Amino acid sequence: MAGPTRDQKLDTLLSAAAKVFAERGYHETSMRDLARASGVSLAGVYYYVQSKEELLYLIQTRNFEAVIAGMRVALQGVTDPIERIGRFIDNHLDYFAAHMAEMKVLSHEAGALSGEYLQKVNDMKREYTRALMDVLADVERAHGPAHLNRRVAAYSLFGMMNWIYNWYDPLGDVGVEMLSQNVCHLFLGGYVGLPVSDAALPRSSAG
Amino acid sequence: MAGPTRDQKLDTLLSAAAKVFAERGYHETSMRDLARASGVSLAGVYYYVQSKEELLYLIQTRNFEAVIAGMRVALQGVTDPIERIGRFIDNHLDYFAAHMAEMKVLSHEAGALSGEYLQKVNDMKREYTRALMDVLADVERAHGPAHLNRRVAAYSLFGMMNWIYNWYDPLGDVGVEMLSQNVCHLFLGGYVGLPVSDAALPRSSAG
DNA sequence: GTTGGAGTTGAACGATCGTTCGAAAGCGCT
DNA sequence: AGCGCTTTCGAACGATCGTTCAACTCCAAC
Repeated sequence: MAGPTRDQKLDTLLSAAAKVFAERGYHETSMRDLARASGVSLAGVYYYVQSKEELLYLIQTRNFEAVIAGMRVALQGVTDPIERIGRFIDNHLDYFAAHMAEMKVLSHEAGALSGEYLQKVNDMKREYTRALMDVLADVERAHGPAHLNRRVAAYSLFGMMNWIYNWYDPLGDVGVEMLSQNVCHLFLGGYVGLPVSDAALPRSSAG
Repeated sequence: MAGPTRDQKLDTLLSAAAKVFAERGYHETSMRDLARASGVSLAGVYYYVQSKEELLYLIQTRNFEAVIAGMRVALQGVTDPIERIGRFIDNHLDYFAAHMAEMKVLSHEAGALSGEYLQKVNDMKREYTRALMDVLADVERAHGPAHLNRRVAAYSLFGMMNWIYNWYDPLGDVGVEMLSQNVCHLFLGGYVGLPVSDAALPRSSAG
């Protein structure tokens, strides 16, 4: 019957903050808005967090870590490069659709951090980008060199996937599976230059 | 030997504002920052503009209007649906690369407007999106129904194109022509499902 | 040389911002 | 009841925000 622990209260705070940041934007949102939305007093927020910027930092890193960890698991043991890409896309979009507010904050408020906070998030970004570029290199090894610049292809894919906070409604008539399938088709069809059979797409084995 | 006209000074102001907004973000930028960057006093800014929000609005609409106008010209008289898409992409990326600051402000500060300002920009967005969707419908009429949701395809393309302010350097080793070619290949290869010959791409006739 | 409008400014307005701090409240323990 | 530690809060801090305004300069028109 114990009340919520300190970490649980911090999670609640971060979740409420992500929602408000996603709706109103980081800089438009005042700590007073945030206190109101999370049900604690203005000063109470500072018991759990050192600053407004740390709040944003925690939202970004915690969710980015989850995306990267999920990606590692999703790629583990998968050798076919095409399916590796499918899994990469699938993991990214699944997490995105399930945590729209947090991922919008991660995608859209990238420039709001500074100093050490910014550096750490940028490190994760570099790591994640590198992972995708490596998979793309695998694809080229297996299917011959693409007629596309690898960097442009990688960032185009990130663009497709990270832009969805601008238009996608997880509760609308386009389900997450369909979204992921479509992005896979779109990217793979364009990158490897040949139609991709449905059987090669990850959804068939991802339950 | 006449000095700059009122409109020219407004243009200079808007240009300076776009640069600062792109670098620091709209809400992080104070009117004092802006005055400093544009070389007039704080109060002087208000002689040309009614409010900070109008400043943002003017940047967004003027450039969006230019993109849409350019698109109309680029598509005029072109009947082949594949080439129409190529022209659409080409026009978008050309303008984007040539006006990175302004287009970053347009893409990234979409939610910073409100009221009538927001409504007018959203109207333009709807119009532009509709134009792309129409071209996609043309493609499907000519090449058979795509195995992709048209809305997902359209927004994925916008994602690819509008995301470039996060990574693309027009002065880097990837030229605008290469960028445009790559995005064309990536999208068309994935959308119509067959490799696109270079001859069908717009660059060959766009000088 | 005077008028009048366009352009520009320094100084100030009230509002709101992120953050701090001392005090009070809750609570397990003796 | 009384202690010590965590948690919460009202009130206030200085700073900065967008905006306003009266006053000033400049220059063409008369």
